Amino acid sequence: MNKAIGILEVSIAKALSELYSISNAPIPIQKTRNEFEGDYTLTTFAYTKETKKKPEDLGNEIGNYLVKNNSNISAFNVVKGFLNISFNDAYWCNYLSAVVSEKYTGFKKQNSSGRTVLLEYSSPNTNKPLHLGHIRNNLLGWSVAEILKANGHKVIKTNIVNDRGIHICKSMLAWQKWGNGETPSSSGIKGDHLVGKYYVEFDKAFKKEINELVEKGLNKEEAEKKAPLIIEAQEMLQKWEKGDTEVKELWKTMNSWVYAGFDVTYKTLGVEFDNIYYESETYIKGKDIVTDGLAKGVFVKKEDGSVRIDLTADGLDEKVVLRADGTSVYITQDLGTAVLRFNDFPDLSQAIYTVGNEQEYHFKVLFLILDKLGYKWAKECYHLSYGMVELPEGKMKSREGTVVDADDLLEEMFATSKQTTAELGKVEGFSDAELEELYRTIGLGALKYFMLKVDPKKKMLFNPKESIDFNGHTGPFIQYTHARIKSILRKANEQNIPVIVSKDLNQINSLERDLIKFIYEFEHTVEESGATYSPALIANFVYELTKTFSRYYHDHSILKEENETVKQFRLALIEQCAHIISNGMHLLGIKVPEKM
RNA sequence: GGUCCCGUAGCUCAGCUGGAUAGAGCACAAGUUUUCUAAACUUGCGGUCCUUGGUUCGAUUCCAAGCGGGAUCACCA
Repeated sequence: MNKAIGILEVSIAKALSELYSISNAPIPIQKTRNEFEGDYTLTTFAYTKETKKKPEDLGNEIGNYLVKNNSNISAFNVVKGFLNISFNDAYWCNYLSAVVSEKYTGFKKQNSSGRTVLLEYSSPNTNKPLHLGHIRNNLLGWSVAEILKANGHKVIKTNIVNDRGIHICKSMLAWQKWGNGETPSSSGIKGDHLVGKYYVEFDKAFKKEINELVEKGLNKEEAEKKAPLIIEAQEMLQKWEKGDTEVKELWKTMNSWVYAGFDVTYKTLGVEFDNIYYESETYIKGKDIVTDGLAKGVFVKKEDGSVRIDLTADGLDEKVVLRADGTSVYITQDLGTAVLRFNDFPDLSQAIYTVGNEQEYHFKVLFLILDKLGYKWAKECYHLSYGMVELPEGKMKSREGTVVDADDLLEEMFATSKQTTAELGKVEGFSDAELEELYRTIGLGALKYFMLKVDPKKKMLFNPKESIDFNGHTGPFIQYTHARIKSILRKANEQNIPVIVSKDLNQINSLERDLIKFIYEFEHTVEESGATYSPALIANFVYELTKTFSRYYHDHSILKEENETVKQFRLALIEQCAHIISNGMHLLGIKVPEKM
């Protein structure tokens, strides 16, 4: 809740009541647009009917009332039906003065909301390395988790590793057939990439078989079911579910390669998990639930042996929850995982699934089935759905090799940041280790900001031919601005200049006023981004603040200001700006350097 | 075909529960540095907010239809 708006609402309500005997009318307040004088604007059109007055007259009358009756309000102006209201400088200075020593302005106290939220993100398959789509998922999940924490919730970051299923068997089978015992250490290939290589090889051979069958006269659908390779993979899956030692051993070995690879990528990306679930463990629970559901009559067993649920009455379709051969499908595992989680964390207020929007139907079905099974918490499950990352030629297809590999992209970002930094030549006095860290910070800053500034719900475009920018509306620009502020603060500290807002200060300029308002509004943006699960709101807010600061920096000197009171105030102001930038970027998982 | 999402400047994106002359960045053109870091700042160029209706004092925003693009409706995950 924005306090200034609250104050205004109360005063305006009184004005309406005293001047026109209007009560309970809506009070539409918005921020005053930049080109007009004022902080907040009331639109007065809505009151013309009841009062039979012109909007301009209403504006003037209400404005006069406010200035007379509210000591925080110093001025107003009226443009047509818009009453632009200004709070006085003292109001804004008092605000800054109140938060001057705070480091986490706008954040709620840790765990103060009493809510515990489990947030799942990443959710990789162990048959291929991570790509750009996973990067969006990881960054989004991490960021939303941090935003929810800043809103006072307790957050459990979790990962569900899809480590079993037919797709894993494909990689395993291909390796068995054509691998010649190749391992990450023998080949020097990162484990997840090595396994991914065999997944691609399976697919190539599989497609070849399909084509051969089609030439022999089968239609494509039949061919896809009858190709020897897929039948072999299915047999392997059955063996796996029966606990065949040889298959399990191979599975364990190959998965361990993948995990070692993922760990490297996660570490580079800077994401972590509080706990990790494996579907190889949760699918059994899923099968139990299907058995229970059968007994309860929620599910039905068909003649062919498959278990299904009819959701047509809910506008959905019939859904298989267990295959005819008794093996589990995707949703079986998800049922098991969900129940396990709420068993493991009985005080969960909410479970959030960070998964792409192509699975919206799946989650609709999943949550509905959980509800029908009688789990009260089913309505607390939320699908944090985000748009796909697309290339200029369309969707990325891992089987067609058109994916942007996560590791490659990260390396590219680091190389670019190194090159750019070298060209600008401002890193005198940095040690090699500091330089290395700076390159990573800036490269990651560019990538993360690029991905998080876009509304998560929308699909986003990535053009590999155009490298991610380091100028303009970008992470590095924000990082750079932070470094500039820190540089001034270091110098002020060396000169022992106090950082305080004096009561003697009687005037601030309009950019200073704007900056204080940014600090003031950060809290609201944190709440809003938490309520809408949108890091983009934070990203765009921080950019606007940074841009305003840059103009201020350009137009007004801080350390050369002659008036000591003003200088100290300015230091206090920019220190808070640095905090907001730093904290805002933290919510995006982006570090900000002290120097760059 | 059913359901859902999207359509804003040449490109990538903002635009909060309906409000003023629709904003940024990139690209393009021009300018700013003996002054706290030029990864910056300033100016210019650039728009049928997909189309047509409707609701409203007021619609990029809400509703309907149409056009265009995408996702999904698997015993894949």
